[in-house]
Amino acid sequence: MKKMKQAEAVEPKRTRLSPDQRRQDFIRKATELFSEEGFDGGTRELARKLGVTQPLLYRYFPSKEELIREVYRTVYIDRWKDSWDDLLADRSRPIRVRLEEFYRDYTNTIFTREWMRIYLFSGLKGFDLNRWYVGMIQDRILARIVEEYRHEAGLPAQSPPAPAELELAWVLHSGIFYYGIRKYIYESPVLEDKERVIANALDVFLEGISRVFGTAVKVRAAYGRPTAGAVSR
Amino acid sequence: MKKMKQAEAVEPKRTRLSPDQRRQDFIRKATELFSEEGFDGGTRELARKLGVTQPLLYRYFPSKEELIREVYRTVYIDRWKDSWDDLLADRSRPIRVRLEEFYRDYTNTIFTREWMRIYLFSGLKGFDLNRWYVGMIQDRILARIVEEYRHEAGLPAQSPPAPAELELAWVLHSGIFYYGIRKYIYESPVLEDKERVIANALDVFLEGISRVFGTAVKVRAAYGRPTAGAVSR
DNA sequence: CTAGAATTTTATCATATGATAATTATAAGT
DNA sequence: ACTTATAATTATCATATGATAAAATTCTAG
Repeated sequence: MKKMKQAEAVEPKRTRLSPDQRRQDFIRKATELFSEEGFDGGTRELARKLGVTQPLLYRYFPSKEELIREVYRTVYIDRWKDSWDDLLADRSRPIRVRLEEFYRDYTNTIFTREWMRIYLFSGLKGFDLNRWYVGMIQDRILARIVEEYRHEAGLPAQSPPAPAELELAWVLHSGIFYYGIRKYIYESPVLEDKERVIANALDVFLEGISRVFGTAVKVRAAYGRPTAGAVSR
Repeated sequence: MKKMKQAEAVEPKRTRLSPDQRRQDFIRKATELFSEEGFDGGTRELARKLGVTQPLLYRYFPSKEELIREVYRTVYIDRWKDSWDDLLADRSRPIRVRLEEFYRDYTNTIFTREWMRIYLFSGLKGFDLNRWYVGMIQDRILARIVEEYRHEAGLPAQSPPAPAELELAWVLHSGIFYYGIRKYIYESPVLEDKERVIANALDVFLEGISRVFGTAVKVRAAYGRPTAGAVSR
């Protein structure tokens, strides 16, 4: 008796999916895997998570490297909202309100274990992606914040903003960002009321720069070049 | 003729070192290697850097895991300065001066590619070390900053500081810390004048909280527990 | 219902990894 | 100079990895 003819739902051994579907499944599960294990997560474990065999991966991606690239794309680029531009530039509302709404939405978007971990993993790998992302933040978020602040405070427009001003905006942004790292990477206890943390940070920042801007903040040095061999290894 | 008897300094094939010396060499080179490659850096490459063979490692460390622990110890614990306690608590000097000096020294200590990268690698590995370190920062640096600020501002002493106050100090601290990440991890261009960046951040922070402290900052929620399974995997 | 294209599997390779046992060479003590 | 303890080596194992080729199964068009 080789086979017990139990009245089981005869699930086919192979689940055959459309190339598009399968490809997306790979990317989705790879995102899960890589966010936990890093990019050294094995292709076999990935296949196991999908319920398929390992060589199948190579029908959809020429190499693991390519799969990683795709994971990047979906995690970063696809989650970036162009609407943030307009939100921050909407001068019909006070900047305080705009900033609060932006950071609420922004942190809701990126404060996940997946996003945070993959971001750091990729940063450590030295891929260009992080430099690109940092550039995006600086050009499309921080520069705009500085600009909008200057406008609301009645200061002369200055474009592009002075490096020292951008660095100040970085302090605010990083302060909020690192809250996510403490919570989702280190899993340290944090004050759970995120909105409150953001609100306080904004209060201090806006109150603070109103005293410092245009006076203490001088352009003391130009932006430097990348510190070492800039491109990935 | 098997050997050319050139008048070479006959360097012995094996360099025999004292156990202590060799052990320290392993740790030092491992720090270099792991900071670049992550903890998946191979034991063979490590041996190559030392000019010895790979199995030798296992005379000094029972496992690679143990070696990693030692690397942690030297990088973090050994670089922590107890003098920071006194520096921050020295009420004969204004807090602005103390903070500037502290952050100058602190960033000089940790703003290196090695320190920063190993810190993030270990954070992603989920080791307790980062939670421990974050606790150190909070208890011995940030709590003290809040305390000292309250004292200088003539506010009533409050011990321990309210969570929301600590979170505000975290924003400042993280803002400065992330400058290092941008520079040494992402290798993005930054405003090279670090002292200026710190000075501006402190100005904004101190000006800002003078408006916000004791009024807007209320204790709205208690510190939460770690978000997920807290211990390393 | 059958043929054929396409998806998925099985089998396998080459290489790299952490770790152990047995052997060899070095430096110190007498 | 000879012995001896031990630092360092060679040889090797078991396992895991990314990747490829060929065989097998599934779905669909006609």
